[in-house]
Formats: sequence, structure tokens, C-alpha cells
Amino acid sequence: MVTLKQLAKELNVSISTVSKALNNSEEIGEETIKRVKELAKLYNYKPNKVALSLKQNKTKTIGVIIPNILNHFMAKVLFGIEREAGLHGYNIITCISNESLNKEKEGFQLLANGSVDGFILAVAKETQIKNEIAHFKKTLGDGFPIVMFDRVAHDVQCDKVIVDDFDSTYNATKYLINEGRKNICFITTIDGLSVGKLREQGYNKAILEENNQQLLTLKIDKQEDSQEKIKEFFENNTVDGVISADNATGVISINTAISLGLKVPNDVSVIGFSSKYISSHSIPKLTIIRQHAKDMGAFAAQLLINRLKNPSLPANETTTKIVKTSFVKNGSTL
Amino acid sequence: MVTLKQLAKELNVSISTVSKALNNSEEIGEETIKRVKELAKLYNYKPNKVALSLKQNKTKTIGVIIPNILNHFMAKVLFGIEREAGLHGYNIITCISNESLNKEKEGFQLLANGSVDGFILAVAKETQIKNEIAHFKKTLGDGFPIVMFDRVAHDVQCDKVIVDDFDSTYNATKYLINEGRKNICFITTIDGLSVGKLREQGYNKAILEENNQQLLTLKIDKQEDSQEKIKEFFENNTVDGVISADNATGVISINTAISLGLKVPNDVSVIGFSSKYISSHSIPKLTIIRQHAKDMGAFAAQLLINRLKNPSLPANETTTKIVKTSFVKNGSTL
DNA sequence: GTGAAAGCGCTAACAA
DNA sequence: TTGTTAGCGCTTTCAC
Repeated sequence: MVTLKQLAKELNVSISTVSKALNNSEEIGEETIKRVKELAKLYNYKPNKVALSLKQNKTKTIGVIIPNILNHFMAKVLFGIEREAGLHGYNIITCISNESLNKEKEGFQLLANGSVDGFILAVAKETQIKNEIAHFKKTLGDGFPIVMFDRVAHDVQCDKVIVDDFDSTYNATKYLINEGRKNICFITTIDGLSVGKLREQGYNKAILEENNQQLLTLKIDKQEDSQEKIKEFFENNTVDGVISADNATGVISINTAISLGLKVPNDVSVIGFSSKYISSHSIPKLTIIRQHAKDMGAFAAQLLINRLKNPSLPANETTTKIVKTSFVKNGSTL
Repeated sequence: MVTLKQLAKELNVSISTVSKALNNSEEIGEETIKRVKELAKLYNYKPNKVALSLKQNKTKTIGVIIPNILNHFMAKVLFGIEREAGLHGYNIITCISNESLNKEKEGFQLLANGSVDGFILAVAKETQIKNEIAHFKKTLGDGFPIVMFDRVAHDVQCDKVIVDDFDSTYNATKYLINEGRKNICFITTIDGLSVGKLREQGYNKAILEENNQQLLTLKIDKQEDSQEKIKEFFENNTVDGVISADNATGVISINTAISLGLKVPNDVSVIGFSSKYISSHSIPKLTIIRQHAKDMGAFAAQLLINRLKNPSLPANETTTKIVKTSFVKNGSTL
């Protein structure tokens, strides 16, 4: 990597002249600017990012702490963050918390040392269960803005990007009720998460509003085999409608129903929080509640960058952006 | 963020004393070390990463250029890279090339300015199709080590981590032949990729070795609807065996076969390059060729870090690690 | 119009 | 045992 020093030497001018020339300073003569720029291009000079960061006390880098990158939703949000960040000249450093509180804390430790200007994250499962928020507050106190998406800690004052989990599940359940379904069950593998709870509450509300409906819930642990649990559940319960809270049990429900000789959507109707990609892993395709993950990522990045660009924004004046889901009707509902 | 300067002032010692004390230098008195460390802990002092990077001319950061993070395989490799890098004290900056040559080049531009010490990447589709390698050579020439995984540019001399695509597809095809299948087709959505070609060749070899077999290939474009294409294909061809080159068409083939009234695996046997996660999106579950994506990521990180730690390693002495796949028999084969 | 010098936070050779 | 100084690459104020 060429440095200003080397260019200066070769051109027989001072370092500051080169620096100013490259930054189109008014102070420098046109002729000099031209000479400098030519040599810089020849040597493919690029200002050293690290030196710039040190000097300007900002890194133009965002720390992203993702609970689980193998989750398609999370990966999509990350994609959205990366793209939006790039548009604004920001890089992203990714840490994967693996749903662990400790790794989440480590992520902050690792990056809140000048590596990044701020953080975007979805709260790890363990953190949500233990309801720990001290590390968030500390990081905020240290002057690092934080944006939370999807799974947020409500007691932390920071910008947030969330989904209307409650409403969309409520509406989806209503949809099945209006189809005339009498035995609508709720299947979840994300019981421990804030979003999982909200979705369950949305389902509960819709069901409990009806006289002739009752709650029917299947909670599956991550370690368990979803296929088996669902099969067992279908065999032991009459089910004609399914609301799936996560991105996999929707298609698995469809496949299970079919393998049990049921017709989808005639005998069983299924709706799930999933993606287009996964929705095609069943025939008929899963009717989904789309969460616009990429948009969520983009919004999160915008909120953070906005705060970084306006350090005067009061820390207690935070924005919560609610990204409305879309109901995408595919073949698994009437 | 507290700096050495501030600690020094408060302790009435010099900056270098503080620095040495924190680094357990022999030069400094025990008592002083203790005082310094206590205050440092009190203030939660962390050495400024940027200053360190500038001073030591290395960032302990790896640039990862991923073609598509929504691909489950790629996400898993990224996961493996992140974990291994973390174990060695490295962070990762992620760029997503989106399969575009230009974005891949941009990734290098963006990061080869002191932001990272080296690169790990899978070559973008467009890059493979156009067979461009100049940017790789330039980056290597600039002194940044590169490790390629999965999709590699064979004409670039650098460390590589690849899968035994040819052999494992050959063996999988053989497996179906030994099951007595007579009409084995090869389905791919990754025709343009080096790995896609190798897999096709493995299939071709196995088929052409037999007298009573013939090639039957379905190539699907990313834009097209895999479900429709496969359905159409099954309706127009007699098929009793499927080798899927990508991670989705395997389960889709099973679901399609079932929806057409065929029995899996009795009437049709299916094997795919996929993951455990996706393999459960069909009933029976897909028999898969596992690629050990996490291990691949870990190996890639190891190779890169090893090179960073031993700058004397000759650039023309490169390692190609072949990660053998595992055949995981599930319900979609006999 | 150009250059010298300071300083971002840190380490390390050298001086005391 | 502790402190002074230089320097990593850059920007920017202030002199010339």
C-alpha cells in the first residue's frame, strides 16, 4: 500500500501538500493537484482506513450481532443491513451470538474498543429469557448507539425495528376462522423469544374472541424433531388449521398433513411466518406472513447511520419503526 | 473510552509506564503494575483497536466476500469462519457480492486499504462465467493473502478449500444405479458454477459407464419456478431417481413426486446436496450429501490465519484442502 | 501556493 | 524502575 509519504517524496513536495491536493483543497495549485492525482492513480493510492479512523475518531463500521445466521430471516436482515450500510459508505463487522448471552456480551467487548461506531442486533434467546439488559445500557452509556431489530429489549431506550407480530398473527388466525376452521392450532419453535410470545398472544386473542374455538398449542424445542412432534400432534388431535410461528414448521405441517392422507388446504389450512424461499418447500406452497426482512435490515442501518451522523440527537429520543408484514396467499389456504 | 493518557495523568506516571504495566512488562515495578491495573479495570480500559492496528500494521480482521448469504450453505460456511476466526482473535468484515463481478471487485477495493489483513471468499457466479481473475491476482500482489472456498478460480495460486464434488456425485449416482434405478436424472439450479459443473460431470461419468443408462438433465434458472419446472419434467419423462446439485431441488423433487402420486423412495429415489435443516422439509426426509460447511469455513479461516502468522510462507506454496462429503441416508432412498 | 508541526492512541527503542 | 521520544498514516492549523 502506497502512503502519502511515498507520493510526497517522489513528487518532491510535502506530505500535507499531497493530502490537500487529493482532497481538492483550494489552497493547492491546479498544476500540483494534477500531478499529485496522476501519480496517486498510477500507484492506485487509497487512503489508509485505519489511519483515517484514528484521526477522525470514527470507523465508518457497524457492529452487527446476530443470534443465528443460519436462520433465513436473520440472514436476510443481515443482507439488508449490509446493502444499506454499503450505500452510506459503512462496512459491517459481524459477530454471531449463537443465542448465548455471554457471546453477545463478548461481541460488545470485542467491538466497543474503537472497532465500530455503533451496533445493530437482535437480542439473543438466552438474553431474553434471563432478561438481562445491563450490557446494553453500558454500551449505550459508553456512547455507542444501538439499534435492535425483531427481538428487542423493551426496557432499553434505543432505536428499534420490529414487526407487528401480534396483529399479523391475530389477523392470520382470523383468516382461518373466517375459512370456517374449527380446530386451529398454533405451532412454535420459538417459545422463548419476545416475538414468539407476541405471536402466540395474537393467536390467543383471535381464538378466545370466538365462542366455539379453543386454544391448541404445540411448542417444540429446538433439539426435538419437528417432523415427529407434528406428526404425533396431528395424530392425537383434530386439526384443520395451523398457524406456524417460525419459518420451518409451516412447510413441515403441510408435508405431514399430506403424508397422513389429508388434503391441503381442503382438510387443513396452513399459514406460517416464513419466506418465499422456504414456502416453496411444500406442495401446495405455504401461505406466508412475510416480514420484509431486507427492509428491516435497511431501516435498522438507516436509523443507526442517522444517529451516527447526528451525534446531537438526544439519547432519550428514540424511534421505533414498525415494519408491517404482508400476507402472501399461496396454496395452503383457501 | 478511556485512553492510556488519561490513566497516566490520573496516576501521575507516564503513558509508556501505563502501557508497559498493562502489558506485564518486566521493566515495571510490581506495585506500579498493580496500581495501574486496578485503575484500568475500574475504568474498564480497553486498548484502542484502531491505534493498535495502525501501530502494528495489522488489523486482526478478515474480509469475507460471500456471493449470497441467503444460501444456506454459504451462511453455514460464514458461521464456521466467524467461529474459527474468533478463536484466534480475529474479527470478520463481510461483503456480499450478490454473485456480481463488480461487487466482488468493490469488496476488494473497499477492504484492501488497511481494513483487513486478508480475504476469504467464494467466487461470484458472474466472475466464474466471465472467468475474470485479474482482481484476485492484483490483491494477492498487493500482499493480501486470499483463501477461496467452494467455488474457486483454478488459475489463481492461493489456498483453497473445496469439496469432492465430482466423486461424491459420482458415488451418489452409483448408489441409485445399484438400487436398480433405470431413469436417473440430474437436476441443477447452479449450472453456471464450477461446483455445478463438477457435480454434473460426476453424474455423467457414472451414467455413461453403464450400458443401459442415459443422461437426463434438468437445468433450472434462478428466476424460474423450480416447482413448476420439476413437475413438468416429471410429467414428460419417466424418472425413478434424482440427483439434485443444489440445496433446494432435492426436497422439491420429493414433494413433487408425492403430489403426482408417486411413492418415495419406492417409485422415485432422491439424493441432494443439501443440509440437515432443509432435508426435513419433505416426508420422507431427503437423503443428502453433506458438505460440512462449518468445517470448510473453519479450514478456510485456519489457512488464512496461518498465512498471516507466517508471512514468510512462499506465495507459490499453496494448500488445497479437500473436504470430503458425507453421505447421510434418510428416507428418500432405499 | 506550499510546508512544518501537532495530534489521534498506542508501542518500543533508548535515555535517565 | 520510570520517562522521553519517535513513529504508524492521516488531516488540519498555522507559518511562511
